[in-house]
Amino acid sequence: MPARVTTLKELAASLGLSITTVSRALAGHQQIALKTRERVAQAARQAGYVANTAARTLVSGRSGFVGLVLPIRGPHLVDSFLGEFVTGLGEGLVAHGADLILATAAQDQAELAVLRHVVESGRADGVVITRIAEVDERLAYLRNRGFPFVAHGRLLDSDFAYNWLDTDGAHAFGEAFDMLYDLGHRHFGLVTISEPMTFRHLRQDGLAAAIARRGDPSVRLDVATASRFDRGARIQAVNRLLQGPSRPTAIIALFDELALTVMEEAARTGLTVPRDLSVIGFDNVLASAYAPPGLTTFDASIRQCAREIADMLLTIIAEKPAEPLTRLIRPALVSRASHGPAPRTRKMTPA
Amino acid sequence: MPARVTTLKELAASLGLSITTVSRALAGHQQIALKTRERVAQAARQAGYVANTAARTLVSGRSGFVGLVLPIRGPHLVDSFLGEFVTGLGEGLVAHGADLILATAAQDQAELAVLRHVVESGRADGVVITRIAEVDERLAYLRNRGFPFVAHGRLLDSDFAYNWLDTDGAHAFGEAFDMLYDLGHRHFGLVTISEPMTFRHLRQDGLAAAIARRGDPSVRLDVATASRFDRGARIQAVNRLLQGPSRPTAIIALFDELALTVMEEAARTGLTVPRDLSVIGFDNVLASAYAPPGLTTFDASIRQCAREIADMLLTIIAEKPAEPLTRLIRPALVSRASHGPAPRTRKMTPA
DNA sequence: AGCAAAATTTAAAACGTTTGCAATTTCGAA
DNA sequence: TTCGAAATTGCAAACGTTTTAAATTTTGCT
Repeated sequence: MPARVTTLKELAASLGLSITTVSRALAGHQQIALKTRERVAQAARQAGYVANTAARTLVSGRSGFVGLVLPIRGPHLVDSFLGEFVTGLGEGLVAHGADLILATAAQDQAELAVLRHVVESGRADGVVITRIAEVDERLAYLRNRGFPFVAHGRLLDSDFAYNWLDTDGAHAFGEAFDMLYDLGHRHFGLVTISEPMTFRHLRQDGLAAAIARRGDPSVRLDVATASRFDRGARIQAVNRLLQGPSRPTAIIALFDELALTVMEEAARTGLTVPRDLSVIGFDNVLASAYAPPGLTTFDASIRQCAREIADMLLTIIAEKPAEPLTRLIRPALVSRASHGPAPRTRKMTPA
Repeated sequence: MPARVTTLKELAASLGLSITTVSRALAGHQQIALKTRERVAQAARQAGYVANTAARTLVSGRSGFVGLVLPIRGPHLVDSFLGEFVTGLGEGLVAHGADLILATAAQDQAELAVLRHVVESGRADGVVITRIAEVDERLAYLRNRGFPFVAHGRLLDSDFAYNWLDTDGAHAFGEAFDMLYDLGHRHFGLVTISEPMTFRHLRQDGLAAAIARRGDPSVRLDVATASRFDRGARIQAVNRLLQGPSRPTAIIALFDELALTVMEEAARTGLTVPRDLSVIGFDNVLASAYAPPGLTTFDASIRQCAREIADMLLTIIAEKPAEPLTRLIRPALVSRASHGPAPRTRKMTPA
């Protein structure tokens, strides 16, 4: 078994070369004789030498890490978003030899403070931020700081440009409306959340725009709002829609979790999906395939998006492009069995 | 807006103190006058000073990171394991100010090589390894290297002790058998995988032990095996169990994904769960709650386990306990609607 | 053989922090 | 006052690497 070589100094000594030469040889500099480069590479491989990250980072100013702040959420992690996102980032990063660092923000701790810490400590060369809020201090901070970042999601309007990748929720919601309209639906319901996330507005606006495009005054839209994290309130909101004197024939939910609640409540109150009610979600979470009769939804392909975000960020770090990079991904309709033609006769909700 | 203070040197200069004093003051050393400590803390806070991680790591030998190697899996990430695991680790780490680094192993790249790189580069003070294989070179490497680690899962037998946390799959499978036996089932099916993971043996052995404990010769167990990653083969294996001349009245699946396949295939071939067939899974993935009629399974509470793993690892790093830490978590039965009394009359499979 | 240019190697500084040891200041008692 | 001890602060080395600038060796020509 080979002697444990931990440092460049030891490796250099064992080769009878200077630290400088070994360092350069390993980095593949042309100025080092080919024969020497090979000899060094061979010795390093055999000794299992790996350069110390801290030392390299300290002198080069590059850590080779990309940061992601992980907000601790409630006890029920109901989707695979994080897993897919992280996997996608990993895939994107590994191609360039970069790694991911995940800094956790404790529940009471502002996410901004953790982000700041990651940036100021030099742990990462760039960061990814997700779940963009209407007024997002992270964006302002990173922008002021001039620190490389890519946002997953967008601001509604901003007086500055930045790098982002977003799924085109507006387009998806327009598509959902058009499809349902063509199936004869005229009375729509929208289940949405009260949290100030921008994706909510983007999707709602896309729906409103699609409605406006039709110019059909008989189209009606009822909106029910609840907190994202309060399951009880969500169920209540859904039932406000379902139990009114006149009930929508089609409900579009801001995301699958809400759509699944709609389907559960519909079933509980004796409605059959899609005969009595069409439901469309967004995200294509795993459960949407299993929840009967199968939820029609949009696939945002989180993993693929994350991979592209990683690519974008590495490009930004390496090349500092003058123009910001932006990318709008059109989500794909996943047509399952939760939507269908509008019912002919308006049935009242069963008592 | 305060001048940007990036280094200790600048902060010290602005305070008229030496670097040493400021460093010690920030570290809270008693030998520095309280008044000075307060003055320094105030200035640091106001300037937003954060110590450079690379420099600190280099000199102290501690990075404050815990590593996890992320194997890239197939295109379909069907569960929320990674997300929950990472969230749990984050929760456990944040309490001690540690962060997580995720190193991705490209598909063709051996996970061991990536692990080695993480360890040898000094990026992490300890690592977590998951999905323990029957013969696991990672364990041997870390052990030889004397590097702090915690395994999520166990070897079947080993000639050395190490730190691990595992869910007691053997107990769960015994419990599942006992419950089904008491419901009158005598003919069992087991759907398992061909991959050499230890958890497979632990669970199967638990089942075998429970069967042996009953000492009832009328108990019969059919086993179907398929690759974890080949959906077609999995479906075939399930159907071998379902379509035989005499079919089990209860099927236990190694994990939920297989159990869901059983339920799908049962429904497809006209069997009603749980009237004709009881099905029990393991993991309690999200979809198991939605897949009709609701899968009875065991909840391994990945998130909680991960949090404990983080705690264990930080303890190991800080205190280097002489005895290895081990922890066996008993998974909780999640009783849904996929199991019931054994059918009275043996129905043949419908043609 | 001798010399300039090219090729190859090296010494030393720098990155920003922690820390052993020494220097300085403060303070109470003689 | 003055002295010694205690309290407080500072110098300088060290961590392991990259990189600038300079030194050394080799090569090609005459």
